[in-house]
Amino acid sequence: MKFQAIKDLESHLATEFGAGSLDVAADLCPPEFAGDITVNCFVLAKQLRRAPPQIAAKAVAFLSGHADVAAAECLKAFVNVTFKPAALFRDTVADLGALLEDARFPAAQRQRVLIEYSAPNTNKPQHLGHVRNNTLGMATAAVLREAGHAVVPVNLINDRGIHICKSMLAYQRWGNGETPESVGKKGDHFVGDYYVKFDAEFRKQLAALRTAQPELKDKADEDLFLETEIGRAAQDMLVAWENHDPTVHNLWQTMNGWVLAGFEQTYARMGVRFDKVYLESNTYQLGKDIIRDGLARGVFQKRDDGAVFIDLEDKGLGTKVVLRSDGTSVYITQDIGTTLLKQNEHQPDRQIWVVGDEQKHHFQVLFAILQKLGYPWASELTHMAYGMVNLPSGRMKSREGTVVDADNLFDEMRDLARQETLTRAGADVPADLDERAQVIAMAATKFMLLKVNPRTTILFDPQASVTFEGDTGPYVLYAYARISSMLRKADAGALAGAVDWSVLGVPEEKDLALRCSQYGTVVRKAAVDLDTSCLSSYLLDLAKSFSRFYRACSVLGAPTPELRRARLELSAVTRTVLKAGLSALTVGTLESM
RNA sequence: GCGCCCGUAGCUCAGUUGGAUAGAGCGUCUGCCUCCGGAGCAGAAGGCCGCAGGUUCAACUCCUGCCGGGCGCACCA
Repeated sequence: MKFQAIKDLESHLATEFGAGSLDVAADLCPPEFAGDITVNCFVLAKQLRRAPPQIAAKAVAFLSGHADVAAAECLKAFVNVTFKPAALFRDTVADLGALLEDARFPAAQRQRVLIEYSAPNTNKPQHLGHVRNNTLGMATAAVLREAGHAVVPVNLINDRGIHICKSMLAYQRWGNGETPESVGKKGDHFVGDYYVKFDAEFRKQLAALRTAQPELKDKADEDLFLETEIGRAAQDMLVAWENHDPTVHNLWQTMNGWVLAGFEQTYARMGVRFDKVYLESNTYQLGKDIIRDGLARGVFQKRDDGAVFIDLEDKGLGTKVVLRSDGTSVYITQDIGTTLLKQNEHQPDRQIWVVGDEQKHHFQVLFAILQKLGYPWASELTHMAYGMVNLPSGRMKSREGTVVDADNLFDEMRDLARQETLTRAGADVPADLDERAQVIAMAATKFMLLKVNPRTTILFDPQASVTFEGDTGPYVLYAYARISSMLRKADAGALAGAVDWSVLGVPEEKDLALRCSQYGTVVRKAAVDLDTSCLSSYLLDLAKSFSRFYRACSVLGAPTPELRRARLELSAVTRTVLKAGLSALTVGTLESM
C-alpha cells in the first residue's frame, strides 16, 4: 500500500529532477528513530542520478509542506516521515478491500502456474522430509494463488520400480495373507514394514555372500544386489510386472491401494489436495517418442552400442544418456514426457517442481534438454529446491530407523496441544478439544517448517522443536483468537457506523496499522521469490504488534465510544489480515484456543 | 578433480536488486495478573557476521583466495 504523500512525492521529484516514472519505497521506520516511515534517498540517488543529500533536501521540503505530514526530518540521507494520524490510518487500514487487493499482481501479470509437489514412493510411509515437501508445496501454491495467479497443484506418485517390488516380494514371502485391516495398521505403515523386512533379509544374504566369497568384500552393496537370491527375485518380479504378469499386477494393485489409502489420511490431516494426480506406472513410458523425434532432428545422437545421448557440454552439463542401449527409458526420459504431458493437459505459463536440492543437477539437465528440443515454454520451468531435514544425530535414514514418521509426529504434536489446551482451560473442557488440538498441532508443525528459508538445511530437534511459545504458529493463532474473543464480547452494533481514525495515534496503534498495510508487499515478494519464510516472519511480527497494542491499549474499555470504535476496527482489520496470511500458508485458525 | 549450497548471539534461525547503531525466538537473569485470554507484555546480559585481501561515499550483503560443513557430477530414481 502506498501513502498518498509518497505518491505525491514521486511525481514531485520526477518533475523536479526531470525523471520519468519514479518508484519511492517507504519502509517502516526503525524504532530507534522518530518517524512512521522512512525514505531512503541513497536508493533514489541511483534512479535520479543526483546526490543523495540534494534529493533528501527536496523531499523534506516537499513533505514538510504536505497536508498529510506532521513532521519530516532528514538524518544522513534518510527522510523520516511522521504522518498526521488521520492520514496514516486512512492510507493503511481504513480501506480493507484495497489492503487485501494489494497482495494481488495486476491482471496483466497474473499467470497460470502448475506446481508439482509431494511425489511420494509407494513403498513406505512418509517422514518429516516429505512433510517439509508437502508443507512447502501447498503453501507455495496457496501464496501464488493469493498473489492472483491461477494455480494447478499436481502430484506424481512413484508407484512402480524395483523399490516397490521389494516390499511386494517380502509380503509374498512373509505376509501370511495379512492385511492392514486384519492387523489394524495404516496401509502405508503396513507395506513399509515389509520394505524393512526385505532390507533385513537382503543384508543377511549380503553378509553370507561376502563370507562365502571374500573377494567381493570391496564391492558396493548395490553392485551385489543381483548376486543375492532375494535381490534376484525382486528384479525378476520387476520384469514380470513389466510383462503384465497377472499375479504380480494383482498384488501390486492391492498393496498400492493400501499405501495410497494411508497417504490419503496423512494428506487429509495436512490439508493437502491436488487438481491432478499422475501415476508413474502410467507415465514411465512417456518421452521415448520425443527422443526418437529429437534423434531425427539431430538434437540427440546414437552411440555404437545403441544408447541415445545428448551433448550438453556447451552448457557445462556434460553428456546425458536419454535412452538405454536396450531402448528403455531412464528417469530423465520420463520427466521429459511428463513435463510435456503436464504442459499439454493444463497449458500453464509456468511449471514449478518442489523437489529436494540434491536433484538440482538433474533439473538443470532436464531444462537444458527441453530447451534444445525447442519448446518455447522451456524457459518457464523452475526447480524449487529445498534443503533436507536433519536430526541432532545426523541424517534421517529409514534403514537405521532414525526417521521421524509423519503420522507419529502429528500425533505427538496433537497430544501435546490437547494437554496444553486442557491445562489452560481449567474446569470447562472445550467440546471441540480434538479439533482445536489438531489445528494447533498443524499450525506449529507447518510454521516450524515455513519460517525458515527453503534452501536452508533444517535441524529438527524433537525435544526443542515441540513448543507453542515464542516464534511459533500457535503464537499467531493466539493473537487471532484473542481478537475473535474481543469481537464476540463487543455488542452487535460495535462495528457499525463510520470510524473516526483521527482519535488514534499512540505508537502501538500506528505500528499495528503500518504493519497491516505491508501485507500485500510481503505476499507478492513471497510469490516472486517462491519463499514463504518472509510471509511467516511477517505474520509473527504482525501478531507481535497486535500483542503490544493489546497490552498498551484497552479496546473494549476505551475511554470514549469513538476510541473504542476505532480500536475495534483496527483489531478487526488485523484479524482479517492474520486470517488471510495464515490461509496463504495453509494454516487454519481457531476462534478460541 | 569439477560444480552448487551453507558458515551471523550458548542453541535454532532472519537479514538476498550493497544503506542508519546487525535482529528474532529459545535458553539464562529481572520485572508485569483490582484491567479486553499470561500460548502474553516489558527489560538485561549475550556478536572480530568462518579467516584474509579487494571494490565502494557505504560490505553480513558484491569480487578473489583460504579454512570448515553439506549436496551433486549414472544406461539409479
